[in-house]
Amino acid sequence: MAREGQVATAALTRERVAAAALELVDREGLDGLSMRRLADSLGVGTMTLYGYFGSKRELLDAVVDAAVSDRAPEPAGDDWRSRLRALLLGARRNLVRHPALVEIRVRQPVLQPEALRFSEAGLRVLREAGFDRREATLAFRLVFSYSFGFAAFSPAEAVEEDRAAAAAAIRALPPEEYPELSAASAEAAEAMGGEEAVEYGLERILDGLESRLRAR
Amino acid sequence: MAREGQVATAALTRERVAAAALELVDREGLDGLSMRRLADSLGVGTMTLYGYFGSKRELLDAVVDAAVSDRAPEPAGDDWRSRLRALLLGARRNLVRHPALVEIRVRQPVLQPEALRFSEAGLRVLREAGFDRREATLAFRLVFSYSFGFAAFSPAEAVEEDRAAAAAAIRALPPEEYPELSAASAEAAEAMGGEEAVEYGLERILDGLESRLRAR
DNA sequence: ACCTGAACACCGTTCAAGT
DNA sequence: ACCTGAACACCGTTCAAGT
Repeated sequence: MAREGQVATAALTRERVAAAALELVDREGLDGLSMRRLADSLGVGTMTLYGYFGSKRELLDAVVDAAVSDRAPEPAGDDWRSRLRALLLGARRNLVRHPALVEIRVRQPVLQPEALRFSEAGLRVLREAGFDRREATLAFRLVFSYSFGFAAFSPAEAVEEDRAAAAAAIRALPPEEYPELSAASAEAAEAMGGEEAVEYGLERILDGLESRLRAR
Repeated sequence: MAREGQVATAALTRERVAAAALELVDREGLDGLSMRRLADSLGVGTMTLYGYFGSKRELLDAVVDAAVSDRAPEPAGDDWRSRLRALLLGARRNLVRHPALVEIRVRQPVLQPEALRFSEAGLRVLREAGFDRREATLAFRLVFSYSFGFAAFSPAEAVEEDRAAAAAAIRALPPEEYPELSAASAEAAEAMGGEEAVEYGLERILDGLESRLRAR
């Protein structure tokens, strides 16, 4: 029963706190999120947050949920390749928009219902494609690991500054010991975007899965 | 010119500090590594460490180097599939032995020469397999993202405790909304090991890459 | 009953004082 | 010149006191 007119201090809820935390994390990175700073940004005392979340870990779970739930609905109708592709590229867009998500998920496995919808959708597509339950699970772990791994580790992604550092590190290598990297670095000048690279790998994976289906 | 006989306080070096940090991190996780605790374990004052490393970040780079340099030499001779497989499974063994590595690499891109040997080796195999430089780079990003992503994110890996938590979370889902996950969870009772799962995915990726080569 | 300041046990790093 | 304790500006969370 929130009182209206109290604009400045609209009643807090778990959702409102999580949304503020997500915004903070998007703006300043995971390290920028502390219970103190979050409480400040909401105009409450630090310990007030513990009325909504038992611990920072629990808050981070809610941040993942908040980030995940603004996803577009999965497209239906097309063949399994298109649907799996759309699902994975949709997840990728989310990870790119909220870069702290991968960092949170490395530190703590996320098992919130909202986040598991992604697994459910992926498994369904693979089952409908013709994989049995066991192999669908294996195949899902493959595409999941790839998508999240690319977002988390793909070099020369992220900020311009990081890309420059990577290029400098490679230029500093002795070319006779690192011939391929040294040569590739020149090549990389023609800026290989993350999108092109992630889609190349995804198509190879889909090819590999498709040939498994044909072999049945 | 280290004095002999001073066993208890053998002269510190960057390598010795990094080795102690790796041991600490293996034993207690990345959160267990603080400059204070590391200094204590070495019997020196905290600030002494800053004589060897300019910052904790720099120390973590050295930890990655220390963990990476105990890798087995890459096998030569066989066909490209076997060599790439051996390289990736070798990297995986390293990531499993030192679970903090992925966490470090998510927080800070690693560009140490020792760590880049892995990229160099991977690119070489792909080039020899017949990919041009541009596509070899794309293919390497695929296998790299998958290997590291699997180590970092593959659910139900890690500790027994985590696996139990995952199983419980899935059992708690409403089966009518999550039919595939609910059914798969029963299946998962026949404990799907990380090794089997990682190799399944790797073979699909290798299949996908091989069919690209054949299409040329 | 709800909210929260003070306090505790930690951090990484700067700075200045010790030898 | 080298080493390092004290201090600063932070953490997450407990506990007890405020309303």
